[in-house]
Amino acid sequence: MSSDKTSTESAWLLDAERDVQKRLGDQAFDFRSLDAIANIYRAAAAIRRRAEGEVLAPYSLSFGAFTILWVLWIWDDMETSQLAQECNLAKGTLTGMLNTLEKRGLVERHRMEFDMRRMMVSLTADGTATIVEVFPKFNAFEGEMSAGLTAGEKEQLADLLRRVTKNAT
Amino acid sequence: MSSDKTSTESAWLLDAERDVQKRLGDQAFDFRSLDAIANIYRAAAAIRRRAEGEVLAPYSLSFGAFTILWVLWIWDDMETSQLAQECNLAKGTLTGMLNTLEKRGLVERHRMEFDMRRMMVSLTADGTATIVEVFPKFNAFEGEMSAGLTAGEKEQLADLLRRVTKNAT
DNA sequence: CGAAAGTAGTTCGGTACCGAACGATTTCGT
DNA sequence: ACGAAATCGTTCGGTACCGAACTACTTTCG
Repeated sequence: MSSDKTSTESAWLLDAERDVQKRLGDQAFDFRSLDAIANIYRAAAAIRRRAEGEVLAPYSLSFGAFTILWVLWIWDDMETSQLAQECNLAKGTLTGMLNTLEKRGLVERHRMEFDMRRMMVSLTADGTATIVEVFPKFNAFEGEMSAGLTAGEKEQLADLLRRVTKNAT
Repeated sequence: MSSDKTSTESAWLLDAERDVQKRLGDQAFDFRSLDAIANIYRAAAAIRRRAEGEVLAPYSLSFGAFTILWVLWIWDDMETSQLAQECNLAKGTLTGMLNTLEKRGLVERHRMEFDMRRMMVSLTADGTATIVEVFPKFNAFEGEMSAGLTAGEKEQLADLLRRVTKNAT
């Protein structure tokens, strides 16, 4: 199926597979899964670094901070716990990041009257202006990162990743 | 092609797409790329958390530390700079992690005689024993994370991700 | 040969991120 | 109705991670 890689790539892969098998002796080992899962992390790290360095740095936004703004922009406002989940962050982490975003005047927090434990987070006007300006650049960047993939391949990639994420959650 | 998702998933996706487009007004926006790229990060974060919590925690290894041991195991020994690249780490980060691994007696560093700037890193006997014990569990975990994907889909996933990574590097 | 440029690794300052323990608030069980 | 259990956000201690400045060594070339 997808074995039409460049010769160097497939050679490297076979080498690696053979090397690993050598270390493992006769123990069974699932190379397909390793290759799939390991590459997720590789791609994520590379994308994150590039995004922070090229797209987000001019706005002094970390990848996580950008995600927070983005989610709030789409959903108008959101409770902290839900926001943490949506942004893939531990709630303790989110507290700190919201503090810095709040200090910078990009988001605001309001306790909910009918339940004083809960906190509603929303964008300020500045926050909205920021994400409106940054998002198109970020989206263009996402296009660059997936350049060379057809629309169908992008859908397939997203679909496969969603299934993996479901397994992992 | 891969539009055979569950009704809830595709509904959510369409919702999100419509919402985003609403914010953007008439500005162009590349939803396919966003969906593909965003899911990479989601999957990576979920996998990393699960791996650290379930597989690595008993051995007090972080995801990065595990990767270092793994790479050294496969390649016998390696220079610091090469190792950093292979593990997706900044070289400054690697220094710190090697310090802790060295303190724990899992790796050792040796300057190279013919070039005293360079440093060769390798596993100790303890380090080898550790990775030999941990890797099969980790590999099984990778199998769980990619459960439900056929061998062909795993290859396809790895292939698509490699192409993205190439764009990002 | 010897100064300048290059290269490998470390140090340093700062943020991100996690998980566990905590305090405040609401809900539930009887 | 009121103490116990659940829930929400914050705090806290610790690691991971980055990029930029720095140190030590090597190579280059005038």
